[in-house]
Amino acid sequence: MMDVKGNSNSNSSSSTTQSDEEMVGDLRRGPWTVEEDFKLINYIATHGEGRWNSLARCAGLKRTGKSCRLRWLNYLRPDVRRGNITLEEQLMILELHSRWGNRWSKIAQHLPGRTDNEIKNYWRTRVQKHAKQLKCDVNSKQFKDTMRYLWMPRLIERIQAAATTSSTAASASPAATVSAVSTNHHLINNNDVGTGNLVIPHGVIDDDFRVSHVTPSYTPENSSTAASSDSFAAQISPVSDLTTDYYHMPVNHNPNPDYFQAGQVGFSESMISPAGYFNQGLDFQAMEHNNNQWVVESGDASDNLWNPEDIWFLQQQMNIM
DNA sequence: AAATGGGGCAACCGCTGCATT
DNA sequence: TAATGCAGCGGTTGCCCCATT
Repeated sequence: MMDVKGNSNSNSSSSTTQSDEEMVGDLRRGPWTVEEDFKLINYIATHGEGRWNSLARCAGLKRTGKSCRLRWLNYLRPDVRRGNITLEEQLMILELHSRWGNRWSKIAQHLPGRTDNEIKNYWRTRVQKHAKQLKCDVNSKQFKDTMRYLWMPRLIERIQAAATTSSTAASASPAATVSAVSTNHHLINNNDVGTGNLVIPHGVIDDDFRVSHVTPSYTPENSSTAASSDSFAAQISPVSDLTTDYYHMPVNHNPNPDYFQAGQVGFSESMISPAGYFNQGLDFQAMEHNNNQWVVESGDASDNLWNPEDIWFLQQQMNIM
């Protein structure tokens, strides 16, 4: 069994040194051995999961029920999806986290095969890292706005680019794909994840994953209004056909008042102007000094959230203040 | 080549809510 | 109704690997 980092069963290395693993009373703790994994898998294959405490006893595992449950759900379960978080999944996580906060299990329910632990780790290691680089709190409004107006459109563009290059045979634009899926009323299903289809729009989705809110389009009228978050949003991502499509979707049809709180009112009422935004939140001098770091430290390609275009834009915002 | 620091991931801990008795 | 046990969730920790010095 290989983990994400390519280790041969991340914990099995300890299986040869079982004698020095930690024992608390009659219970074992720490990394699972291959034998333990087999015991758990075999037992669940025969008897099913659930009733974890008795399962642990009956399976002959010197583990707590909680430990067995965790091992099964996060690692051994056959439908656990391993490997890098895809762009679509990143977008999904950002979107859902903006709605629900640290409700990892709830978010995980909409990412088939991904565990809450994995999503939580992703958030802590990737997203929080970028917040740290921006010198702002991950829960701050500035960072949330940055995610919504810069990071997510960027992800959409990259998904679009990937889809365009990989699906020329289908001759369907990503926007068309999204549109088709959206009208299907269920944007997310197992088949969509990881297929390259864009399954999440730049908007807020309701519990049935309908498109329930989109950012209004950028117009000359609102462009002159410094306090317009919409104009900011549109400027951020000026080259995105996909986002343009979303922005032109007319109105919010979601009857759920909570939705408006989170996705619309919150931004339009409290969004500060781009100038104020940058004044208050982001240390762009620090960013400028670390331009190379932004790219280099971001790791693999799927983690490069900021490119020179973005940074150029952000610096322009600084200049017009 | 060795030391060191950071990143990433798996696992544990503590708390909460629910079901059962 | 209170007590108890269990499942699940989110936060945190510890360890391993890798890149850098």
